Amino acid sequence: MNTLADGTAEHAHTTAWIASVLRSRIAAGELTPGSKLSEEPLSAALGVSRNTLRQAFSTLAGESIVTRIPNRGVFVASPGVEEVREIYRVRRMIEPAAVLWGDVTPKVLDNLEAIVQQAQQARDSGSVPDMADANQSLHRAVVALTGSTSLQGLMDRVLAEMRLVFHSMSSAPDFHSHYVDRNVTLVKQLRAGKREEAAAGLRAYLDSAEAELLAHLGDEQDRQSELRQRAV
Amino acid sequence: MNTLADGTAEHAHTTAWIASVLRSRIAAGELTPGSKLSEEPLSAALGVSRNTLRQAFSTLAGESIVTRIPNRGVFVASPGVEEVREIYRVRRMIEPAAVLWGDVTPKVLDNLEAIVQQAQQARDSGSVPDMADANQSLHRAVVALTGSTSLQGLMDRVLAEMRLVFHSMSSAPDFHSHYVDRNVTLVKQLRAGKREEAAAGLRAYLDSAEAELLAHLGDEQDRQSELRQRAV
DNA sequence: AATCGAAGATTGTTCAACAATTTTTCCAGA
DNA sequence: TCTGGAAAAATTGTTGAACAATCTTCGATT
Repeated sequence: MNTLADGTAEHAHTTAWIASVLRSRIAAGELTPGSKLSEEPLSAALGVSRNTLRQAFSTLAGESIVTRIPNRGVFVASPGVEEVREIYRVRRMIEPAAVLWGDVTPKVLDNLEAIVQQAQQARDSGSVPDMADANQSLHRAVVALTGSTSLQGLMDRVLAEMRLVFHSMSSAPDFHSHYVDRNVTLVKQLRAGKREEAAAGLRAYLDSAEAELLAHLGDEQDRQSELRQRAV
Repeated sequence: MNTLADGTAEHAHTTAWIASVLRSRIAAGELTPGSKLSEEPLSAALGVSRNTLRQAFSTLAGESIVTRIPNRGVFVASPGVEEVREIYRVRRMIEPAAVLWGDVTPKVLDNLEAIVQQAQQARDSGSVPDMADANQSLHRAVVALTGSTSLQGLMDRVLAEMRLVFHSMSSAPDFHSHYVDRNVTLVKQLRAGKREEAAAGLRAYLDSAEAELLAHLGDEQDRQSELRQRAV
């Protein structure tokens, strides 16, 4: 995927294209949370004008992938405790709602089962990234039950922010392996038509996932402040 | 509200300022759905450069207040049948979810009761706009139960789009009066802690509101195509 | 009257410049 | 040596002009 130094590919909505380039670089962890995106160097590196880069920034800021501080520049968003809480506030509403009131068709159920199978395979082969991907796919698919593009978009934003959270953690322990089984039961419950149970279980899942993530984030911050201390 | 021909008020985040000006003009119905926002005249009228107006457009497009057609310009969004369906898909998920799982405090209940009282007053005095406002306030407050700024933001966008729908209708009959009582019972159920009932009732309310709105929208389109026919 | 093609207008993008603000540098004074 | 703070440098916010690409309009031709 050669993204820079191309120069060509003119006039195909440059601004959206630049936005997508930055988006994937951030998602890939190439641009780490908190790092500054200076206009002049970046525009030069990407081969676009400062002006269009700026417009791409607006797009990404709207997706809260990037935070803009007036007169100080834009930075890759680095979600903290409050952001994680907000993420789970959203998920704890829309995911169970999708389970309770979404349009559960046999086709969708097959899809969900395929995803949990992928997750199981990933766990068996010990690939944490694949497991994370499968997990995100599952929850994305759950929200898709709503049939709403807006809710899907909100969920996508939230999941992108989740990836940022993981990127900002130096040590990324295995959050996902012990949730695979829960996902399996979730799909089983859906298949059985037990929506209330599924929704309740999903809420419990989200609660514990949030708690675990927040705990680890606290440790992380402690470690960082420790380092800071040591640096003095 | 003198918005243009001011010239001063320099350097206070012009782009955001312009975006908010356009946003309120559209919300007020000054700029009607479907009307084109040409860059050169508008930038001249607002006293800003075409470039910053353009950036403001990006913001508003992100809020789907405005739709951007490549190489053809930006237009005030004019939501149709599909958009209304999407609006209610969203509302039918997040409002009942907020009722079921939101944080219902006595303070919030008082607030909700104050709002339904306003709605009743508006109905008694026959003020349809006030009733519409109170109705929107109520549903906004319901979503606030989630405590999530993202969901609140999504709801705000949705309600803004609702206003556009109403603005795009030549005849705006009284949608709201026969929903006031339903809102009253909703708050009563919340006060009584009967969340499941409240959520179910709310979903029924949203279903019928959507149906009614879609029916009227269909009539509207029929009328318009009739006019178009007559013009030929 | 319908079709095709050439002006004309509008949007998308870039460049260069300047004002406003932040950050850095550096020096005087304690 | 350390601190305070003013000057200098760097960066962001905004503007205006310019040009390519695309859409629109209008007229010429058949």
